[in-house]
Amino acid sequence: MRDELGAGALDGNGRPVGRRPTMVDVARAARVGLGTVSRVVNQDPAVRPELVARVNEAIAAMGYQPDERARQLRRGVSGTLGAAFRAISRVNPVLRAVERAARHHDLMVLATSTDDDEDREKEVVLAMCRRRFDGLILEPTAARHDYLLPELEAGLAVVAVDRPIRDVQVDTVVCDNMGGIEAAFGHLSRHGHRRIGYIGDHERIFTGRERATAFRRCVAAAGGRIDGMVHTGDDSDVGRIREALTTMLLGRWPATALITGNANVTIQVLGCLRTEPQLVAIVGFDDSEIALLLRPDLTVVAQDADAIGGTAVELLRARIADSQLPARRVTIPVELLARGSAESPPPSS
Amino acid sequence: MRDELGAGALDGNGRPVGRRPTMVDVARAARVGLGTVSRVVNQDPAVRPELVARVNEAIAAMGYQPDERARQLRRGVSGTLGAAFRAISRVNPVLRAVERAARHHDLMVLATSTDDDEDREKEVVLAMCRRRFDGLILEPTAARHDYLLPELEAGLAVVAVDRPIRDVQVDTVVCDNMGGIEAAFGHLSRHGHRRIGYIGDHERIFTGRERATAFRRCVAAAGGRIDGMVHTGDDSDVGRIREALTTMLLGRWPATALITGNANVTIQVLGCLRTEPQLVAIVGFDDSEIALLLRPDLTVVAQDADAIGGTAVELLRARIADSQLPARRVTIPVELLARGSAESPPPSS
DNA sequence: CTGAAAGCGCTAACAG
DNA sequence: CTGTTAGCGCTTTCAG
Repeated sequence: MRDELGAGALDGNGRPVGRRPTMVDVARAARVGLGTVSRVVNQDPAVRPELVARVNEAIAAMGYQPDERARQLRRGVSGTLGAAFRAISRVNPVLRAVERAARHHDLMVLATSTDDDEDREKEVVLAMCRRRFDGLILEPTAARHDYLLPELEAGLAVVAVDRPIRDVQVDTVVCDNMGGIEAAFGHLSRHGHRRIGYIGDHERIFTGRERATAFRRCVAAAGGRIDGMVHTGDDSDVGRIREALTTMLLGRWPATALITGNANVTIQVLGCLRTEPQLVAIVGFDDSEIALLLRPDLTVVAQDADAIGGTAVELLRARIADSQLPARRVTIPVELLARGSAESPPPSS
Repeated sequence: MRDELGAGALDGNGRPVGRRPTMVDVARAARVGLGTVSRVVNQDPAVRPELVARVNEAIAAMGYQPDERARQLRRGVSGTLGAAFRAISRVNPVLRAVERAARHHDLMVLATSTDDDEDREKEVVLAMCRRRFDGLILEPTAARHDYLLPELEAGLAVVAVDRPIRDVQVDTVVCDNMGGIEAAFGHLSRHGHRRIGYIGDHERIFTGRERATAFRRCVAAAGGRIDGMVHTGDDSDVGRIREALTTMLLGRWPATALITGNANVTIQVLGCLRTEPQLVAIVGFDDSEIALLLRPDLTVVAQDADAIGGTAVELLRARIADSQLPARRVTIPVELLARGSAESPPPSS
């Protein structure tokens, strides 16, 4: 009888029915020892070519795929990075860059959304920890990250992107928010604007706060030469943005130029303004497809997503290699792309 | 000496230094057996409350997180779904819906991009198989999917979304491409258009082919009453789209209305047309944020992404529960949203 | 109700 | 060069 060794029912290829083939099944089918199969799977050159062929044939015939969990359990590393972002499945060039960079190093990136929710962030991050991912790329939402402490101590590599983590020391890569606002402000100023409005995201969010603060600083630095007005809040609340626009453009204080604090705000603003596209000069923070859809094209402060994502992966790799490294913080420069929406002088000048 | 049992160096909380705490460490710290810790972790009610408390204290003190890989290895299921889409980190309401639906069932979704590349698709799908995910949501790219066969036989649940898989029987959920084109065509026809152009994606891609075919069928069904012109190809090749537009709008055959075959094409077309926005009536396939940015608002054929994603997860759950189920194919209806860009009669009528 | 022990599928160290 | 064996960290019998 065939299954005298307790292998159970086998089909024509020696493949067990009703259960996934294991390395033992492959070994039996190829008439070699378990260790030999393992060596073949792991490309160990010290196996006789003839046996390599026999094993590979058996593997192909059975459609064997090694169980990565068991392998990881034994080897200690997972070769997997987790990406926990506010929202995957929205335009996210940083995540895109992370995937590409990781691929060059044969690291698998598995991504999930935090929905900008503290509890969910903790949930998904810990789920990734329980799966023993080697490193995490995190766009942090939560205010508190002490739940990461034991994981970091156990050797987990973490890099925060876009926003820093305040209460725990981890590697960080952010874009130059201040520099971007300064560039936008200077650009508008050089084109003759003296009343500039800023509409941005919530100031409880890091980037929203940074950019609003930078804007106020610019106004202050202009020493009365330029007037500024700031409006921050939910970047998907159209009503609030429409209101802000009305105040800034139609009130007693008509701004001649506008800086929009992120891609969402920009979209909302352009949506509100679409009946009067030329009413005001605009610089948008963040580049996007829609920037080239309007007339004139939108002048933007563009982040270098490739650099952000690439740096994040590099920081992670360095830390996986040596968990004792001091935490680094990298700021990626932004670039102002003048395209037409902010290069005309104000009407009255 | 403390480490007479070979536990190695321990810190104040009984936490091992330089290595992650295991269940054995927790058991030792809580002065209970290994099995008891496991039962507590798995909420087994048959543990004395006093011990439960002691174990949970130890767990909290050490920051213990169970190793999900070992647990899965033993239990046989992973509670994890894989999502392999053309491009996560682009707007992808289906993936968004998948994440939400899965969350309601305590399933973790881990996502990755295939970049619309056959080899990469196979690579990431098999990587997920080796991690023994319970099910896969796949937006298929590859023409051949026979590499899935052994996995399906081994009990892997797979659902194809957006495009079907041709050579392997799996559950499928697609939107009503034909119905959408018919709706758009009928809409334009009812508004008096007699020369309608269609610009779409490559016809080697399923949706591109379906929609182009449906358009041709509509033209044929109109029995000479309506003229149609079709142009398909790379949906991110601006040059090609500009050329198609020129031919259709400025040639000897000036179309009065246009159907754009997907969101990308729509964006490109609108970009080309932004100097002459009102030149032609437009219905776009796929809704998006930019639809509300132009003047007038864009009339679209909208997919029901929530239904698509939700159905995908349900099909997967059903199949995970019973791998013998016959393969099902679900078509989700689309909806035409008339917003203004396609409701004016042609100039000459 | 609790502890001990077997084993999930694999790798690596060890004999041969 | 190859086969055997001891775990990786956990769940789940099975005795007590």
